[in-house]
Amino acid sequence: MTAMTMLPLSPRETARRRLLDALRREGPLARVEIGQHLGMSPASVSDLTAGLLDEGVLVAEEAADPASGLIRGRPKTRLYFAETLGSVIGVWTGFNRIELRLVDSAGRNRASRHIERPLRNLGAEELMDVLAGTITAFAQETGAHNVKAVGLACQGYVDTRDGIVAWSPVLGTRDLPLASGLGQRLGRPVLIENDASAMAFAITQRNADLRSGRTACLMVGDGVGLGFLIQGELYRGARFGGSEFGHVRLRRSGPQCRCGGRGCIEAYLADYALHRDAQLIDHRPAPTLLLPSEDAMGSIVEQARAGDPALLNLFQAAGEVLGDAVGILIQTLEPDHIVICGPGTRAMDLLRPSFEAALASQTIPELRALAAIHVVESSMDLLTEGVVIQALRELDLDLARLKAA
Amino acid sequence: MTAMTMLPLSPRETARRRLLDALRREGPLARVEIGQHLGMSPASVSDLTAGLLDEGVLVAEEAADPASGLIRGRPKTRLYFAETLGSVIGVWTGFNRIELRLVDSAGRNRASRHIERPLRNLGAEELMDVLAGTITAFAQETGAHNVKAVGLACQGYVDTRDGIVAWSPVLGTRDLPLASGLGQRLGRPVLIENDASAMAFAITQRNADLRSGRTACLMVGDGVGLGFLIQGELYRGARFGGSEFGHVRLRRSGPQCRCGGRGCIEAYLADYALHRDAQLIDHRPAPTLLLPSEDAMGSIVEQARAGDPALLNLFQAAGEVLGDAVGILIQTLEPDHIVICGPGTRAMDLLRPSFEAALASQTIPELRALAAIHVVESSMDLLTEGVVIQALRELDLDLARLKAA
DNA sequence: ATTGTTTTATTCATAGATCGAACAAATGAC
DNA sequence: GTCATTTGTTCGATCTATGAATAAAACAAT
Repeated sequence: MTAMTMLPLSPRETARRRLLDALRREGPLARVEIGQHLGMSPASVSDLTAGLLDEGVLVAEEAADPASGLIRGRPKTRLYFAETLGSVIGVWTGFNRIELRLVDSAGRNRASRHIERPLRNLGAEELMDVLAGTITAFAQETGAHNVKAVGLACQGYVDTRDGIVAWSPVLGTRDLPLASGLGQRLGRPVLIENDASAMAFAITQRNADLRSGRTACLMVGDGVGLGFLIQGELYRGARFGGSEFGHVRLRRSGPQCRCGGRGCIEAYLADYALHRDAQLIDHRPAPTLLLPSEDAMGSIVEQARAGDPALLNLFQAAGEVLGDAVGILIQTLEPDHIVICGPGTRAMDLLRPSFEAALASQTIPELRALAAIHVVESSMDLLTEGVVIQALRELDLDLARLKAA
Repeated sequence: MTAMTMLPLSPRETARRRLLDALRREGPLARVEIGQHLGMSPASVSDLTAGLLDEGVLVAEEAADPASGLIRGRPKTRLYFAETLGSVIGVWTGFNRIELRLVDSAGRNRASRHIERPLRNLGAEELMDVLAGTITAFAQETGAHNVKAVGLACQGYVDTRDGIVAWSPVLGTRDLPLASGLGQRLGRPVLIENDASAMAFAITQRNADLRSGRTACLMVGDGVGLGFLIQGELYRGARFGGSEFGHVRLRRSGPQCRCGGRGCIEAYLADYALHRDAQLIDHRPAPTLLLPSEDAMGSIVEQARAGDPALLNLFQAAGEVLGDAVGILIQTLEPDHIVICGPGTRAMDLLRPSFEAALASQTIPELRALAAIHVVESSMDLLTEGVVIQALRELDLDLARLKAA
């Protein structure tokens, strides 16, 4: 797995991928059930699964279904991922935090952890050393055996095919070949992805509705990012990155953003922005762009709910920006679904009045009605989940190609 | 052809469509050449063309190549569309103008015309009567024989699959079943499309580069619209429409827009907006939202070029809005290509300084560098050309299906 | 116990699409 | 007239997916 394979897949590879995706989403399935999920004939499913069982990717579940009393015919034999395929580590790097997660080959969580560590001022080599060290330590401490790949999600414009971070507000450097650099240090393949895209992917894996049509997932958290999916596939821009929607400038001379600009969507909505502006109200000392703790954010939200007028203003302005942002998405992309997700949804009650007013004031009602707006409360966990699933999918493909070669 | 077929195409249908598309774009081609264009084996091309020749869709060109002196082997026999297949009429309806074009089955222009006619205040039935009358008169006057279909492009959110104008700033009504209504009156199938999408399609048909990757075509003319293509295929939003990017609100309390809102991109850049604001400068009587003539626009541009400060301010503000708009597109979609097209490009020299400054001030340089910006000077002609090609493509499919049934 | 019913899974022959290779066709070069 | 060269067709092989027949594995009924 060198970064992500973007080659067009053969029909067989497409079918295999769809089958394994269905198993990861739904858990163990019998062959008939797979056929129903994928709209595929039993004959084709048998053919595909025979290959996968042969290669050791899948195993048949033990019968062990004594309570099946009332079912008549031949019992189902469910298929699932073999335990022996090894594990995958998913990582998220933020401005000053690293989240880690270890999963087995089926994507089931085995361990997770997060550590605080400022990364912004590290050089390229130093940064990759720190990341590699952190990942290796995590693997040892959790007793991870047979780690087959590492998936890493981070902010910025990530060339997922070539494994290069073209630009990031989090890292100081540009055009950083992060996948190969980390891959060398860890001795295993590394896949990198934009963090909002990773979360969007995880969310759409959990909800079948969101995998049909066009779904725009606006992630509000450490930063603001957009993951956009068409028919369940992540949209990729030039150089195979996602979107930097969070750095669209909405106000000509708004607050400072991590990207160096002013008035970006993120500069109003991100945790660091709300925390900084809350500090400014209290005339606290040095406001920073660091990601505040969940506790700190929680207390700001509590104070606002309790009626603090200055904080309410802050959330009111943020909600307005969120409404403007969603309005732009609706008028530009006319998605079937808009998902507002990420830790920032914790304050959705505070954002909602001004959000809805701003949205209504600038979108054409007939068009606004076409997009269903979902609020999905989700924590940073979903970031590592998303990138881990993607790494597993790449491993699936590699296994098949290994076999073919 | 009931509106547009959005059903997934069979492999055969996809191959046929690609073949016929290549012929329309490139003109008559020999079978080997088709194979090279499509990356297809000679055997497959022979197979496909045999069917198309049999059905009478294609005919072989007369040899008649006496000047071929220096070529060695068996001469090519070029294939092209049969003349007997009939013709197609393409229509564009603006705020107060109708453009018409008659083409043969290969898409070659046979006649074109435009008439001034305010459409805004007509009821649904009246509007369709006027359009049907205009089209019928045009067909008669040009001696159009065997008109197989009509393609119509208009502003607004057009459900291309079902043939419904969900919303339009030009028409008074909403959810207008324009394709079926016109189809009944004309006794022929009618395909409708958003006008910016139609122009984007026409432009990408002419330039192979723009058909790979993601291309955002911003059309500036009677209004402002966006046609967005991914790998040469038009992006479709919910309900199979395109984008209403022109009605993204950029300034909170900007000038009045045709959509009823304020500060939309269109309200600064569209011909009607520039013309209105120019009239306001001169304290002329009633400023209107009508589309001015090309002469009127030309004289405004000339006065500005001559140094009229108030007009220069107008174009400076418009250029800034254009820069903001392109900036949003870059940060949101990271397209490989951005095309600025439409009659509005006539003033590109006046717009460019503030356009580039605004673009630079709000986009991340590394990301801005990923998108190639093209200015394509194009008139309203390309609108009807785009929709006519689409109608012809639908007819191609219908022919095949007719044969299959 | 035996037979039938029901559901699951496999096998096999078939169909559609594409392609490589061999072959046929049409011309200029010599 | 023969050869070289390029175009176009035919044929068999491969790959993919499917319907139909068949086998397998259970429960139900007698």
